[in-house]
Amino acid sequence: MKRTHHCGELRSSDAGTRVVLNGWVHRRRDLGGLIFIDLRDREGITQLVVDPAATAAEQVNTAQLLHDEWVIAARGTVRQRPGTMVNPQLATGEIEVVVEALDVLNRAAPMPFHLDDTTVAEDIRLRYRYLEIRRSAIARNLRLRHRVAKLVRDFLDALGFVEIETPILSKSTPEGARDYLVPSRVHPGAFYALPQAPQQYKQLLMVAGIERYFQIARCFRDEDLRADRQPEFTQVDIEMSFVDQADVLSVSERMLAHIAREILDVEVPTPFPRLSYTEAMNRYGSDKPDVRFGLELADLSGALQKSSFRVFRRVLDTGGCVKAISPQGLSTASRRTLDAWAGEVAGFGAKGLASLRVETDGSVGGQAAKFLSEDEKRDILGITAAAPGDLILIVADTPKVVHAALGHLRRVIARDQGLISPDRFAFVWVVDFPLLEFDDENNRYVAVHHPFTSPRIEDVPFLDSTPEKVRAQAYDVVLNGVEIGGGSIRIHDPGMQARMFERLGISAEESEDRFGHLLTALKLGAPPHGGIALGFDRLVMLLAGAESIRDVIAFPKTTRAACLMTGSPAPVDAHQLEELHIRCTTGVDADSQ
RNA sequence: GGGGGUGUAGCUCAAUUUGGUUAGAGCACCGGCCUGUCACGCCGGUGGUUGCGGGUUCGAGUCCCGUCGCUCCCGCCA
Repeated sequence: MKRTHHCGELRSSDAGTRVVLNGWVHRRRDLGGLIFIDLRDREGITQLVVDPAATAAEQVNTAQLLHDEWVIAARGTVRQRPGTMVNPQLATGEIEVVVEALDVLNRAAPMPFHLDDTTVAEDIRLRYRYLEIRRSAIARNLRLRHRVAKLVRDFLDALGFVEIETPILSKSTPEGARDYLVPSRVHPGAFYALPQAPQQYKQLLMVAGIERYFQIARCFRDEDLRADRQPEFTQVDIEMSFVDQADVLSVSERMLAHIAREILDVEVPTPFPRLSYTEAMNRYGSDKPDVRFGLELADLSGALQKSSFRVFRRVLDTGGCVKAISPQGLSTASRRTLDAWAGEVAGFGAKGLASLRVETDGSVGGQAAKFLSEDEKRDILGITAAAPGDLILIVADTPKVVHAALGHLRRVIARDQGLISPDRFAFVWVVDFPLLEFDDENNRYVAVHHPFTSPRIEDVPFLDSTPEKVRAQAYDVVLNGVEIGGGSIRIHDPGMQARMFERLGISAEESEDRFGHLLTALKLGAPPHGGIALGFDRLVMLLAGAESIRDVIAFPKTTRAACLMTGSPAPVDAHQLEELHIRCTTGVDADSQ
């Protein structure tokens, strides 16, 4: 029985048509004589009626055997339902199919969990991921993901971009995230690395004269997971020749606005707002600010420079800062709420959360008021622009801790107070990132973005004297407080690239060993170039309104980087290890060796 | 590596507060009844290593120690 229609498409205008439907038994209601079957396929649900008056006895017997999720084919005639029996909950609710023949294509054992129950423990759903996809929002997300991928391809194709695949078996580089390694059988003791990004390949494609490249590329990073981080994830990787930063930003934001328009029917104005890294940190305490709401940070350091409050004074005397956010109308927040917020900031290293209340008469009360002079209180009111009824929450610490703590707290309060309208999509560019930062642990400078990022030309003179002041031609695109992409204009001058490696403390020998192919290529006619990589999973997650990128990935891994469905990773035969010249020192294999 | 949440029947939960009879309910499953249901209904039944290991106790799902899974966050993620 070949299917003629999907389960979501029949309407009363189809009454009288003979149809064949295929699908899964969504639900069976056996009334003794009459049997109703909700038949489901990926497009919808249609009610079948097995009526002894219209259906052969043998087929009725078959219908009595059916259980949830059996796979069947049914032939019958579409019939308009009598008025009182129309089901307005169902797109096909005005009709039903009177069954004349029924084939069981496959039986199904009882389901291990209720497929419609969204509260089922995640490990059980992951073990039977195909069942979760069958009925949950995941299938809808995967189809959305497909549409976004197609929009990306069509958009970039129209602009002359060429989609090119780059190797998955790649080479380990010393900078960046921990690599996934693949042992080589034919080169004992040597390893491939899975790419953290196709970074070097795409630069080499620019040297190759491709000019406009893109790839929907799988990337691998062996770091600990989060709701928005998987060990393998997908980037929309883009690189262009003969461009400057403005060109890359323009192509990127036009593509993102196009996607928002097509997927969400939302018109996002371009160009997106630009914020410098410094401004983002100062105003939002984050390099990926959620700009859907205010609650910006106010700097109280100047006003409290001479404060007699020892907590603030000590921080300011040792190079720290004191900043505040002032949520409106929360002056009556309970002690319990304040404690909960103090707990939130404690996770970022803040030792406390001081609070002030602006009373209805404009006076300043609250837990920290007694430590402050009248002048200081007046200055704080001026800087924060807090009004009667507002609350002022203050953190004093190193800038890093203050920004992290208040940056987090403003998001928590905005979410709890409903300050975020769910249908807003606020894109923002963060630009002028520092090129380098000092790594205390290794006692050297490391690249904030990556070692191929070009400094701003006017800052190059400071590369040796004050490296942390050099700004990069690097940019991140942020959507609703989630970093969805980043890129840079690359170094195309071999001398500058060598100087960067030197600045990063990578010796000439090591840079030749690790990046020799790139340095050589830069000497052989490399055009100026730059690009961007968009986090495809995160983008689709936000478009889908999902809370984790697991919800937009067909077969995701757990926070321990395991696949509960297939059981990967798993031990392998001693024979396989031997071929690969590998011996395990710990773990499940070690004992047998 | 660190902190939080969580784990009782195939699934979702109750019993844990204050240790005390045979660990209950709904759904699923099995058997029976039912011709207009759409979460169909009604009657009956099966089903438990309370994640795992150890300890305290006359007695542990409940208290203690360890450990494992899932999850959220910090570190980490050029």
